[in-house]
Amino acid sequence: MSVTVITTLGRMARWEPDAARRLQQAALDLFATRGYERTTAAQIAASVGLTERTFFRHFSDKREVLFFGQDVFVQAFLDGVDAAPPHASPIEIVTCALRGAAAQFPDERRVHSRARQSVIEQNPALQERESHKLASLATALAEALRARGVGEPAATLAARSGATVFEIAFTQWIREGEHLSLVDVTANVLHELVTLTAPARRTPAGRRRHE
Amino acid sequence: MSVTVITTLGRMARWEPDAARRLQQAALDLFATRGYERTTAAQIAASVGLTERTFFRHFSDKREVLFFGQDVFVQAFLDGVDAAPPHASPIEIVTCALRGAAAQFPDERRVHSRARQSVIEQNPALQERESHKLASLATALAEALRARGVGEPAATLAARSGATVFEIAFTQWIREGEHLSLVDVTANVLHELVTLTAPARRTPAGRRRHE
DNA sequence: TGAAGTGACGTCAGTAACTGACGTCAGTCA
DNA sequence: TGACTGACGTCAGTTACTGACGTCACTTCA
Repeated sequence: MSVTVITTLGRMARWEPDAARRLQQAALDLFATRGYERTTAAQIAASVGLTERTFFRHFSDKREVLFFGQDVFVQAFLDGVDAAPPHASPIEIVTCALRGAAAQFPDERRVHSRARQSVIEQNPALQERESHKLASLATALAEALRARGVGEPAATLAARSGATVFEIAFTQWIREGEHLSLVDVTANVLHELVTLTAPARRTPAGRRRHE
Repeated sequence: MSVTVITTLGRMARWEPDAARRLQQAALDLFATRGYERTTAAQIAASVGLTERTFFRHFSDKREVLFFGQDVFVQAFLDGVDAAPPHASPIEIVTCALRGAAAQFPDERRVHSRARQSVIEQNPALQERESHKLASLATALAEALRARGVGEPAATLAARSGATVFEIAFTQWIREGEHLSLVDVTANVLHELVTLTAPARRTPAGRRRHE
């Protein structure tokens, strides 16, 4: 079967373009309405006029359709590392990376991010994939730190801490009623981490702060 | 089909006992020799005289067979939290938790842990499961901290940091030639984390320490 | 201009990871 | 003794994938 499409320029194209993005959008919609497990890859594909086989040509996994395009976000992290000043300490480098990554999420993306996260939260298989993506991000970050001369285990430690801070900040940023930008939330959480691990002075850091 | 078994007491039993553990051992062996993807659940089951269906009665997943029994390890973490003194700070509580968990791995377990980890490292699907287990551990830890009055995001931050420290320490403990106990390695990595996030004094902490 | 790619898709057949329904039978307990 | 239970087997079915191969609009280059 072939589908002939008239593009905006009036020229003929054999296939409607942007298949991956269309599949992704359809998947998110279907997952949100019918649930992740109750929607098959074939259904997603059919809903945008494609076949199951084509779905799996674009995504290695059924789950992966929800994580399409994360590379640019990881790259923002890495670019942030490169943007850090030459003699910056590991935390300073991570601070730069976090700023770069957080900037990728302007407030307009909140609604979409919230919808996506809500789907993920409702399915263990998707949570698993997300955990792994976060771990991969930390691994990439650690390598970038090592490339800048940071030793082990400092590099891995700093990288994972950065990923953790981002995750917590993101969760908070998505919350209904949150008004701060992701960049600001991230900075706050990072500061919280520093005070948390700082040797105790007089206040028992982090205890009962929100009660 | 039924298999009659003569136990050590000489009495008849319908099934050979300890099916889950036998399946687990067989799975580890087969994964190590033939590879994870090239061994089916049916093969594992057949190798200990059971059927595929029974395999999936014991393990929700093919992957899960490698993570059987982790609950006692998570519990050791939680017990460590309970064992912490009443007014301990979040990091102090986490320190106790780490000690409790690390104590679960005496040096005799090194060889087995190494073999298991080697299988996991060779397969993305297993790595994914491991990432998720670590994340779940952190979630459980965070809840235990919250139950002790630690607020957010301090609880989540401390919990994830603890999980990260454990992971790094475990990786190092497993390495060929490592002679320290897991308890000691864990303490070292935790100390490294504290110095890493400490505001810089004169030495840029963590840089070029291992070169 | 036309012949030889190329890329994005469809079709078909197959494997393996699960799942539900149901049957079996030694051991247990009333 | 008889009802019940728990751990297993059997069978049939669904869905997530994978490999092989065919199709055809579009591109490239002689």
